[in-house]
Amino acid sequence: MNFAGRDSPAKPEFAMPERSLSPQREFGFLISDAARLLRTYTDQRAREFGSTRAQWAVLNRLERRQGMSQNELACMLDIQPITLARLVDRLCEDGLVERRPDAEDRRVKRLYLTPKAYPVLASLGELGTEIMQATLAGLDDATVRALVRQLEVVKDNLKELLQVGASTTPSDADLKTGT
Amino acid sequence: MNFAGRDSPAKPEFAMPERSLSPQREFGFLISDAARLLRTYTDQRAREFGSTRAQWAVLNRLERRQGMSQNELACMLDIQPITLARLVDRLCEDGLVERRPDAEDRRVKRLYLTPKAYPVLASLGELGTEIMQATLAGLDDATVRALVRQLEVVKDNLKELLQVGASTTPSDADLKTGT
DNA sequence: ACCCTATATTAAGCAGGCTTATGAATTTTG
DNA sequence: CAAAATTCATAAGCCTGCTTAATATAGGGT
Repeated sequence: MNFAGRDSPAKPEFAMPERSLSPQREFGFLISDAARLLRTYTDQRAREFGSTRAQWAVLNRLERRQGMSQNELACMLDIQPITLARLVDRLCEDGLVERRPDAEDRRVKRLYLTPKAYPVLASLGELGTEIMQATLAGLDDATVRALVRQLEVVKDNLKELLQVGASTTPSDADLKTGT
Repeated sequence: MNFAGRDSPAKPEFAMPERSLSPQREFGFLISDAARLLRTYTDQRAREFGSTRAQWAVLNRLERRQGMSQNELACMLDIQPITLARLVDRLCEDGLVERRPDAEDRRVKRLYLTPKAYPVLASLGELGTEIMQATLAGLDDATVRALVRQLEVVKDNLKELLQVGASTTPSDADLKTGT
């Protein structure tokens, strides 16, 4: 275990010990890989509609409820406001989304779909169904539902971890930037 | 589909109709979200070791087998060679990895860990165990193992889809390197 | 030998995630 | 009411993925 500091064996080409990770560690690498591949594939396919997976998620949310502030929507998508702002920049340029000022608070901008967005959403919806069917080939419905429940647990755990880390900012938070 | 142009009520804060997606579609969004949160959290935590999740994955592979070409390693990690090249750039700058020329083919560069890499790997290993335990809190061992099996199916499906789509790259270089 | 194709690496440039910081506006507090 | 704190949006800059294309080398066919 504590091979730290040892010099490298350098060339065990003959064999691959492949010390297997714990299932927990394995899950970490797997979920990252699977999500990245899904993103790449979805982006490839969505390009013919001039969209991407991330933009699609934004449109998807707006389809269900328009008029949210950028902050609200970012919260809902679990991304940072600045990340959403740049996505919305592009969606506005493409004429799919509109920023409107709030009547009561001049800081906030509320988001609305333009008519142009609806056909795009329809196309992306079909594409999504097709992609996910191919992605989940070999897993029956009950399995997928169980998967969804378990991933929700994972996501909630992670949101918790990130929130705790953000608020407490333990002692050595600024040992890099000096400030 | 022609509800375009209708104005939104703008503030139905009381309720969220939330027309539910199919479990398949839901899985798509969930796995992306969970993986992104995991990456963000891992990057946050790994920063104190001056590393990131992606760099860590590279070191991890090299720990098991040094002397691979960049191409081989990229294949193994399921990323594009250029993506790996830039990761390796930074790892070399940090003095954790070394590029050595191949004796027989002057195009290829083979990758080796430096002694400095081993303590970092040890620290990251502990961190990984801690993070994944927190991430998977509430899911028992059998469930995690099942998850791993199912995610492997998903990953294989996606690799297939991406390979088929890449018409110009039929390179089925089968490195039988194990994992 | 020579050309032609294939392969390994890298460059250029975009997307989307983050952190950190800033300007404007609102809200809270003294 | 004025000053301070908070909040919304966004700018700047980094990392990691991708695509597309450039470069250098290897190798085969004639």
